[in-house]
Order: sequence, then structure tokens, then C-alpha cells
Amino acid sequence: MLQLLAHAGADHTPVVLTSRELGERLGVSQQAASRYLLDLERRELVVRTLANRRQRLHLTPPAMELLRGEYRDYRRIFEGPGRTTISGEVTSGLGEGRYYLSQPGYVVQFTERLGYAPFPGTLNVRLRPSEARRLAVVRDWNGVRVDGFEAGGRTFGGATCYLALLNGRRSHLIRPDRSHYQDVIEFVAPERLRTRLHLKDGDPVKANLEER
Amino acid sequence: MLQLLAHAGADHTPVVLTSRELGERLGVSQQAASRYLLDLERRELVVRTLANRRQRLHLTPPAMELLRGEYRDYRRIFEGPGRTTISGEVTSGLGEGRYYLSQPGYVVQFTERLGYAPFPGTLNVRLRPSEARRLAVVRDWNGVRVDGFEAGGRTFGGATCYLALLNGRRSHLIRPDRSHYQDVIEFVAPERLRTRLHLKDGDPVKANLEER
DNA sequence: ATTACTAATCATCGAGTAG
DNA sequence: TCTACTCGATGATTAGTAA
Repeated sequence: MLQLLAHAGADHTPVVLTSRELGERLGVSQQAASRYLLDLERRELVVRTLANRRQRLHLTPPAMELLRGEYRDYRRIFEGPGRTTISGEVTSGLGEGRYYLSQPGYVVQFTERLGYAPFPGTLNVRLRPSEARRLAVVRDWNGVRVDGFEAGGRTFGGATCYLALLNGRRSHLIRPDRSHYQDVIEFVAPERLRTRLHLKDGDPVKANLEER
Repeated sequence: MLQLLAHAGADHTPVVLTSRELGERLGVSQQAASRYLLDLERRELVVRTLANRRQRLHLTPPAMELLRGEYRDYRRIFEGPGRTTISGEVTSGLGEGRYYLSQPGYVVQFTERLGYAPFPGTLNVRLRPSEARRLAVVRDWNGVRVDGFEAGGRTFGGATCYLALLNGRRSHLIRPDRSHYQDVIEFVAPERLRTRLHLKDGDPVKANLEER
């Protein structure tokens, strides 16, 4: 149903579609289509405006995210896992990485889903604009999800992690859902990369990114 | 289930997966997973070899075609409809187009699904190798299907049609499932293109192909 | 351990119909 | 017309268990 609505354009503009039409295209009855819509509405995947007997439908961002996830899965089958290289130079952050990676809410998730306890701090890498553009494709990859949570009266956002070999060392690129910077990216690893790789600000680094 | 198997690599090599594992990953019981497999096997989408209690699974070509169709649908949502231009020069076929397009089995399907009664004959266009390569992407598009059938003791293969503007005229590129040539493509239209466009062998033509 | 049958349960569907 | 309710039938799922 979501796929059908997306094809009809409900991803970018409200679309008028009767439940009878939807039912026909889905091969189910009008009643079933109506129920599906109610269900999707309840799950906040579809927003409906009922103007005198005609419903206008449009898809919410979570619905598009869901469809994009499916798209990613199918693309992985036919195009294979994504792979790219990105290079930049080491830079200093504002100590935010250390702060976030000391939050238990993040630590348990990183440990469970990445398979290692993260060193409490991130390595910041500044990208040149051309490199930043190459990073855009990573958005369409299937990464390891880290969910947002609330703690101590504030909310911590979610992120997606992508396996990386940073100068040959196992690490993960972290992409926060709400990213502030575009030219600085952060890596997390089981060890302090700066020490292990003898890096200082301005040193060039190269990361091999792999999907999954 | 098919998607899951494809991800596990069952598209190119047999994979050992218990029904318990499959059930877990699908969020259903072991019994249900077993039933799904039996069903898929009956529909010839999965081939199973049961070696002493361990089943090895692999996906059949029809299953991959089914998944590819899904992939196409999702890609259309996020990448938009495909569009390309292809050029070549008019050539003479062997009169096969006329023969095929006089088969009622094809005529009714073309008429219903393309929206016009096809002129009984195709326009053949010879491509240079560089152009032929650009045609490869069309394989991943969603086209109009024309199914194969049997008539008069022989079988006629299926094909996929793609909307084209050939020198501005509405027509369809025909891609037979079992294509013999790679450098010659065929177009069908409601009228005799050769006459309407005043074409003779060797004349250059340009086709704007659009998905859907 | 497996796969898969049977029986009971449960969810889903469409017909009829109300608003 | 439209959406969406109730309800009986149909279908699917799981638990228990056999092979």
C-alpha cells in the first residue's frame, strides 16, 4: 500500500485516491483498503485529510524511511554491497564525541550492535568538498542503527554507523540523524585511534567504507 | 522470504538455513517458515535439497525475476523514472517482425497493453556498440510485459516493451526475452514508421526512451 | 537435531450496510 | 457517491507432536 501510494506521488504531494481504487490496484476489496488506510494512519505512516467524501493522502517521513529501507535491501541484492573510499585530515572536535560516548544509552547500543565497547571519544576528520560529495551515497546504504533516547531530561538523537577501515584500523563512521556539520565526520573505534595510529591534527587519513 | 534468501546468497549458491532460523528472522514460527518453503517450492521459486535433516536452498530464475521487479518498483520511487536516448540507423530485418505481429496472440496483447493496434511490422535499427551499451540500463526498467504463448504447435516468446519517441513519433521498443541480436533493436508503432518518417535503409534515427 | 503433519486458535477478509 | 462499521466465513498461524 505504501509502495502504491509512493508511486502515485503521495511522497511529495497529497493524492486523491478512493479506497475502491486502492483496493482494485491491490487486489483486495474496498473495505480492506479502507482498513489498511486506517491502520497506516494510526501508525502515522499516512496523513489523511477527509474533505467531503474525498480523501487526500500523503506519506509521512517515517513511511518514506520505511520504503527507503526496502529499497536499500533490494539494491543490495542486485548491485551488491556499497564500497567507497574517503580521505580527509584529522581535526579536533569540541569534545562532543567524548560526551556522547560516555552516555550509557549510547554505550550499550554501540557495544551490542557494533560488537565492541567504543573508546569514549571520536576521531574527527575534515573533508574537502569533493570528498564530502562522495559521502552522499553512503546515505543510501544499510548501516547499523543506533536509536535515540532520553536521559537526564534531554533527548539524544539516533545515528547510523558504517563499517570503516581507517588507515587499516577497524572503526565505524557515525552519521547522526541530525547532523550539524557537513565537512567534518566522526569515527568511533574500540581503541583511541589518535594514539594507535600516531595521528595529530592535520594528518591525512583514508577510510575504506563498506556496506555491512 | 525470497528477499531474505537472496540476502543470504541463495541467488547464486545453495544456502543451508533451517526453518527455525528462517522463522526467527521473519518473525514467525518454525512451522510457518516450513510451510512457506513448501509453498515456494511448489511454485518453483525455491529449489530444495534435503540432505539428512539439513536443507540446502537456492532461488530459481523466476524468483530472481520477481525480486528484480520489486527492486525496479522501489528504484522508480527514489530515483525517478529512467530516461535515455539511443541512436542508430535504419536497417532491414528478415521480415520476422511482420510475421510475429500477425500472430493474434501478440496482436491482442499489444493492443490491450500498449493502447493501440500495432502496424504489422517492426522498424529495425542497427546500433553502434557504444549505443548498444547504453541500452543495457533499460533492462532494469519497468516495461510493459507481453507474455509468451503457444499457437499452431510452436511457442512464441514473451517480450518487454518500452515507450519511445522515435524521431518524435510515438512507438515502443520491443525487447524479446530471448533476444538473438544485440546490435539490432526493433520498434513497433501504430503506423508504418518507415513511411510516416520517410525513412530508408541507412538513415539515422534517434529514440527517446522513457520508463513508463 | 531436523522437517512437516494435524488440530485448534487466531486474524483477516468481504458482504451488507450505516453514516 | 464516499468512508468505515459489524459480523460470519474463510484463511493463516501456532502448539503439539510424529517421523
